[in-house]
Amino acid sequence: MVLETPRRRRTRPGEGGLLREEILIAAEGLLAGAEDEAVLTLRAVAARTGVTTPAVYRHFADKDELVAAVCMRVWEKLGQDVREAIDSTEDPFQGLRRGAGAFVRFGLEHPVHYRLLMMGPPREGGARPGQEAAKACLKYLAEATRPCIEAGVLKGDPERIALRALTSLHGCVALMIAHPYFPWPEDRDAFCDEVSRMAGLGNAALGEMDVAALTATPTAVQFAAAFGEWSSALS
Amino acid sequence: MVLETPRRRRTRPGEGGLLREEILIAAEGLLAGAEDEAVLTLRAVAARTGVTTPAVYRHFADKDELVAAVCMRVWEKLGQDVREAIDSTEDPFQGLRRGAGAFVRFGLEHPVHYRLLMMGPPREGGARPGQEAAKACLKYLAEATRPCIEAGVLKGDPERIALRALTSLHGCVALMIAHPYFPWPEDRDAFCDEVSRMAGLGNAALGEMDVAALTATPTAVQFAAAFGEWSSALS
DNA sequence: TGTACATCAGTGAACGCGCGTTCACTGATGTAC
DNA sequence: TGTACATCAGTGAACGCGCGTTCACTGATGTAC
Repeated sequence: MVLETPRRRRTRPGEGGLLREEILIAAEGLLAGAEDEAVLTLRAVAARTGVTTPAVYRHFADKDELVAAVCMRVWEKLGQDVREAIDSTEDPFQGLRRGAGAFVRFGLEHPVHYRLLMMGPPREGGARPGQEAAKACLKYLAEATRPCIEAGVLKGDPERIALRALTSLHGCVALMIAHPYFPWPEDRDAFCDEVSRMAGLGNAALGEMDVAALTATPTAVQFAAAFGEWSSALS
Repeated sequence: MVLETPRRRRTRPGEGGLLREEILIAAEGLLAGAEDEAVLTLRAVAARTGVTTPAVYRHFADKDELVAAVCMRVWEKLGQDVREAIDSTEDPFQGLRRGAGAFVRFGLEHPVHYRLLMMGPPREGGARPGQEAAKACLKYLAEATRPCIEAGVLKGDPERIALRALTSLHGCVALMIAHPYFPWPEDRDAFCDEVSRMAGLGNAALGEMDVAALTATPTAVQFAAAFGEWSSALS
């Protein structure tokens, strides 16, 4: 007869980070299979790791620290996806569009991770876990707008342009996640892409872009000409 | 010596809805003063109403039913704000812009109410509380796009246009609420308005609007001309 | 090479907490006589 | 008009639950002799 729950082989000095890693992987796996980030409890994480609950405290000061570490990892993956998508093409406009697509895709494919990152209640302390990683993700998008600005299609502060776009993408993901039974179009992916394009075109229009500059870049010819103010008379 | 906590005067027959109303008001007040919708517990609501916890069960079957009732009320207020803003002008474009502004303002002024409505975890049962009221709110926006379509500035399905716009507005509110320490611009209101205009202009651009139609309506002259496809070559 | 020992990662049991929910009750109210 | 009674909105005490967290412990490991 074998021991039902054999005592875990003690981690050796130098392997200190091993269980920590296992715990984080368990936490992510837990989120992946859930519908609500409330499943992320110390007990559940410990059980999934194959360890007793207090063992987690050997590697994380408290629950907040564990959640923060999970967020960091997820943010980094999200940022990486976005960056790779942007870098997958030479064309700056296609790059932006692909980056936007990667962002939305990540959110829709990992809804509970996305909830944890983006939709939780504001933290008392101030900064949210992974705030820096979030800013890095925004920065990727901002950098990607730069060549579009140089081409004369977008105008203004890159970070502000990126933030306006990110805002739309987030809205698309967040609303779909939180309200799955809303009257969404059948073709969700096409709809998400429309939102990306809407943000891009709208951003261009906001900047009163130089139409003449359109012919200067290859795909920009296909890019919309958009300029002017929407009801600027409104006080 | 007076009784410290005098027994509540019993509600008379016919006044059955009185305490129910008081409970809902207490719940809303609770949310208004909080930072996290987690404050909405039966105990807290009962205490704020000046009643013991089990008394709530006389008026709501369980907590879910109470939360659903609260959501309904909040949705109706939000919808009313949006509708009034839209109806406050004859100009269809200004109407859309004002409606969008009202939506964002409601969210930023009632962040915890907004969280409860829009950002909670998906309900197991399927439909979220107040789903119908939410759809009504979307319908107001869709109706408001109709004259803009007739003017030839927007093109396509009104509901789809409205949904794309709502998506952006929601993203703006949701991201600001959940990430208050993000690098937001100083002029938040101006930024939100930019997002609204971005959505409007982008929607117009998506529809490959008829530029000639612009002169047909008064403020549409100021409305951006926007058309074409953004990198349609991308597979 | 063999033995005694110190280390400390992980264990097992327990804590206090706030939560939603229940249940027998109480006593002010409206009604029947 | 006065009295007995039935109703049922609200009370008070308690329940079981899962949570984060604590603490004394245990026993496999690496090390010193």
